[in-house]
Amino acid sequence: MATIRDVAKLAGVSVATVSRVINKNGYVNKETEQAVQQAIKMLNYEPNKVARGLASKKTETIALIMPDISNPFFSELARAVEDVARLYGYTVLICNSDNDSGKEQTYINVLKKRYVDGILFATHSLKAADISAMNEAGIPLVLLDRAPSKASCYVVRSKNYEGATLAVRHLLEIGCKKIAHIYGPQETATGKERLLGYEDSVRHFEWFTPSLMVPGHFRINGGMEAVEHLLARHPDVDGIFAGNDLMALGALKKLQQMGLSVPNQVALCGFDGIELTVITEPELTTISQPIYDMGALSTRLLIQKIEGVAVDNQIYEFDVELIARGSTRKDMKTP
Amino acid sequence: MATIRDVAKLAGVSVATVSRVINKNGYVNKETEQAVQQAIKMLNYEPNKVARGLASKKTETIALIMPDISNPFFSELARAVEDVARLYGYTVLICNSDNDSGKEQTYINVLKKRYVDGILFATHSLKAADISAMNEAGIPLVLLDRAPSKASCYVVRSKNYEGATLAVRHLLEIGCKKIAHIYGPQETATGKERLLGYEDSVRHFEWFTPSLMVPGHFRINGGMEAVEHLLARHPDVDGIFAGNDLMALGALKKLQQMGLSVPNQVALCGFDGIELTVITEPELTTISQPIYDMGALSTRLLIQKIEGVAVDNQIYEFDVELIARGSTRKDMKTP
DNA sequence: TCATTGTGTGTAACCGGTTACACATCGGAT
DNA sequence: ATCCGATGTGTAACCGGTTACACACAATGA
Repeated sequence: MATIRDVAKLAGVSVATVSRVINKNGYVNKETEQAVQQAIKMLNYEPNKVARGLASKKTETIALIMPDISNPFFSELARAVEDVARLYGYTVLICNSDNDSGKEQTYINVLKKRYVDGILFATHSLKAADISAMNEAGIPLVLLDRAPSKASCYVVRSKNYEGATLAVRHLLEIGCKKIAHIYGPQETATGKERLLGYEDSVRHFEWFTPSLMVPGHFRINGGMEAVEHLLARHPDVDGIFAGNDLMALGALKKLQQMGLSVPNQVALCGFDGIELTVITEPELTTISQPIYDMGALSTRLLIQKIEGVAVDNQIYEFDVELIARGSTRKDMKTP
Repeated sequence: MATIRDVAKLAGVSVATVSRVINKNGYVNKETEQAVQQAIKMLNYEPNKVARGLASKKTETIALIMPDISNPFFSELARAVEDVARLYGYTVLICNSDNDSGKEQTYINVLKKRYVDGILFATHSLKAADISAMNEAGIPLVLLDRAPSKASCYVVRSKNYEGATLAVRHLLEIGCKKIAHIYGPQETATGKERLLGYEDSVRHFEWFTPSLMVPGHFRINGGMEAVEHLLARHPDVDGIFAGNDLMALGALKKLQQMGLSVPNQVALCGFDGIELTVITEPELTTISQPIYDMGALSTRLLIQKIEGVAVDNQIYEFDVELIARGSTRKDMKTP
């Protein structure tokens, strides 16, 4: 591979001039530029990213730290992140934290040593102190799905609370008389806000009781177990709002296994809008967040921050949308 | 951040000695080593990966090129890759090729400029010529799921042909009288071998006819459409072998929408063993490949090749396994 | 006419590591 | 006594870029 010095020699100029041509900064005579471009073509020269990284401390690399790429939510997100990153010439490193803050710290450490330009956090174990630390270290940060008290970095999220109220309202509208909630980890903003949204929407009903809220850990299995506990205690539940789609999928499956008809005996609504919600029969009603758009926007924000482009807002909040499908579409013919 | 020169100064030695201590190569006096270690602790020194990359042309980074990370098969694979890579101190770059060889070439180009140590290919648009080119460029390669004629690189795959015969035999055993196949892209080894396995297993039956084989493009929608065409033409099909799980999920859904009972009217078997096969009701029978293990082994092989460890075999072929579940478990009570 | 500013280019230091090579010391074999 | 290999360490070049700074020259304005 040709180096910048080869190009300089061939073009009969200094490496500084070549560098100026490549980076389009500083003064370069039109004709000199032509000559350099010629030489570049001739030698098929392309700047070495590693050398550039060392010299400039910019590697055009961003990292995506998330709990687990094999979770469909995060793989959809990752896809968006990579698409946008590629568009801007950036490369994406993936990091699975399993929500383990130890792993996360290890990653951050490694990423620093690699001069990663910025980090996208889609995980909740990051402490406010960590954020300040990263700020001081000068590493741009974008958080997904959580807003630290002092937003010293960009945050991209969606309206979890409102989404939860939407879900409950929808279940009420289709005639549910007793609605339960399967909630996610309360360490996460998403889990917490959706639970709160549910609670605030139903606490005034006389049928409401705290045991209608059961944990499901944002996982398929969690959803299945939750349904089991729930129906043992409240056989008359006729509507379930699950805090995410994976739990809803688990719930659906368990309900079907128990011989209960969804939606006629129990209606079901999830949250997130992952693609898999359409593979079940009935399809899953869900409160959809624009996952791809969220990933894309986060990446765009991160890159703008990296490249020093001023961005006014700090928090971007996406609207959520009820997508009513089979799991809440009561069939009037066979009640 | 401290540099190697800071450490050298503090320890009262030269940078070469510090480097020797860090890399454990060359002769270093025990006491000198102690002193250097002390200094390293004191300064909290950690070698800069970028500088090291430039000097040694080794970046401890591998890339995973695949069609689409948001496909569950690949996200499970990616998880395995990252797990193993982390274990060995490597970092993983993700690249979505969408099976577009242009994109792939662009990636390869960028990856070279970044001194990526090795590439894991889980995509089929790579030509034999490309492989030779990479070999000449000295970039270790591991291919997933395809064996080029001249295996000038490691290949990790599973027994697709055998798996297909397994699937057909199973469907026959549970009593299917007319079995169709939804096949994947014939540019892929997986798609081709599974189709061949099916064909060889059924061609001698008098009910067999080529129109029992319909394309599904390895996608959910493809599976749905395939079922539609299939049943329009062959209403008497009572068993379907889908070339991958996504198509099987699509098929299952379409069958249920059409009011057909799975497995009683039509039995269904997929291929891959992705986790999502358990979320449906009935659960999907599938020919399972050890996706995680395949990703893990590929990564281990790649790293061994990068680090110059001799590995004898060139092709690693995994066994597949029939996982019989609800979609082929005929219920005798309600025929 | 002279200072000033804008344009154009080269030299060399620097980023933070690795490593070839030179050199010194020491114990053991001949 | 001499030679040799093993051990131990430092100097400086090198990886391939970026960029501060110096310098040259032309045009401009006072």
